[in-house]
Amino acid sequence: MLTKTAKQADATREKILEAAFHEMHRYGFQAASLSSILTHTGLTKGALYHYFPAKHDLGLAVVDEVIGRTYTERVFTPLLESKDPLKTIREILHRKRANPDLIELGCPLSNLMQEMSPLDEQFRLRLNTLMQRWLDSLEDALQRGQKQGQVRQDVHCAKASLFIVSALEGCVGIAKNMQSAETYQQCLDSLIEYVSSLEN
Amino acid sequence: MLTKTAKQADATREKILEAAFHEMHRYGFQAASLSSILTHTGLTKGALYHYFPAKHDLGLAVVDEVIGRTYTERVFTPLLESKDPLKTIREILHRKRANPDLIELGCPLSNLMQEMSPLDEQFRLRLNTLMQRWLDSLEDALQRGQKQGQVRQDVHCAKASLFIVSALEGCVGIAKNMQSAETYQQCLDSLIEYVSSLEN
DNA sequence: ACACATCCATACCGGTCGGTATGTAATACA
DNA sequence: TGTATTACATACCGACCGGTATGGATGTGT
Repeated sequence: MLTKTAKQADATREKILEAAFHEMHRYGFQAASLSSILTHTGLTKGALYHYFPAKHDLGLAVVDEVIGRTYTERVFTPLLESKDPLKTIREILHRKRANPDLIELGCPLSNLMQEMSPLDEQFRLRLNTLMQRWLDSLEDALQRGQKQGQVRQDVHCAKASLFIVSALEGCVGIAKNMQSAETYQQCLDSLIEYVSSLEN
Repeated sequence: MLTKTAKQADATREKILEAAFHEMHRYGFQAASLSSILTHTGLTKGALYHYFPAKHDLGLAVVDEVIGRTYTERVFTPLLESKDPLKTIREILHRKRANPDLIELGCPLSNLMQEMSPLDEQFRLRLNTLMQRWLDSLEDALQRGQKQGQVRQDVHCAKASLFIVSALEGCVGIAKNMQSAETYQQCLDSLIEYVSSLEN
């Protein structure tokens, strides 16, 4: 049974995860400081190592729980459940265009992929799972769009999905370096045009 | 006058830069260990701090000299001097396709951009300069292609350049995470198709 | 009420980090 | 040929890192 205390403990764990996410988002996993994370939570190492056996596990938990959950809510589920897939894809892109908050620190998923994939196979596999779910849900949406006649029949849905995600990650990365919302939006516009070129 | 000794000293500096580049390429700048760099060169801290006042300066020098020089040779100059710009763009992309060596560690420029841009303004500016030179040389090539009638007149060259570089960086990044040469090549094929769509 | 597990704080440890101070050959210069 | 400078090597430092051992407060199950 979930007592009030159990909820409290769960909240502590979430607080650590959230702070760790922000620290990792800004500094990356390797440079993320446990002390800094704990300072931001008001907790101490006793709490941290009660919930996570090592920094490595904390990092993986951030990937699975914080990042994974967000993507599931905002991307995977909308794509998979959409009745109008092409519209949903456009909506996601337009929402990104209107919310250029990723420009400062970049995409958390992409950042971790770039940093950790060559260094740690466990990280790479977890991140890759998320990436694969992203690609799959996009491909699924495009294929359903094809069956509905919205998407051109000659479109290679898996290949197109891969290109869309790649271009999107590239947009965010470049805009982050340039610190330019205009660049970000201009780049996204090109991507939106590409998506439109898939339309029937 | 450049004596034999001066050349020797210059070689030492280059050796440090080269080792630092490889260390940074794999681990990023923050996690790059000076001790590790020096071990690979056979030198000691005395040598390092004789040529570079701090790790930070070493990092900037790697950006300017190692990475910048490589891009100038392999990308900027070919693009700017090409008589057949569209062909040169395709050649660069096909060369990347045929040489999937970036899959393991990713693009050095992009990696550093993702890591350092939010953390250090000096890094960001230097990296941004390289990125801007890349975009400019691509735009210049596309514009010359337009004047020659190879590229469609309605193409917005700056915007297209931005999209090409973004998609390219995205391709490398995703392929690195997936550790898949096929993914890399499939993604590049989509980009090559996009470039072809700019053709008249 | 008593034993026990949960939850978290405190204090501490070895190791690695970037950086510095000093010494010393070799070379350039006069 | 004497002197100053260059080009490194060696030894060492404080700071911060991730991780551990211990203890106490608070609940939980009986």
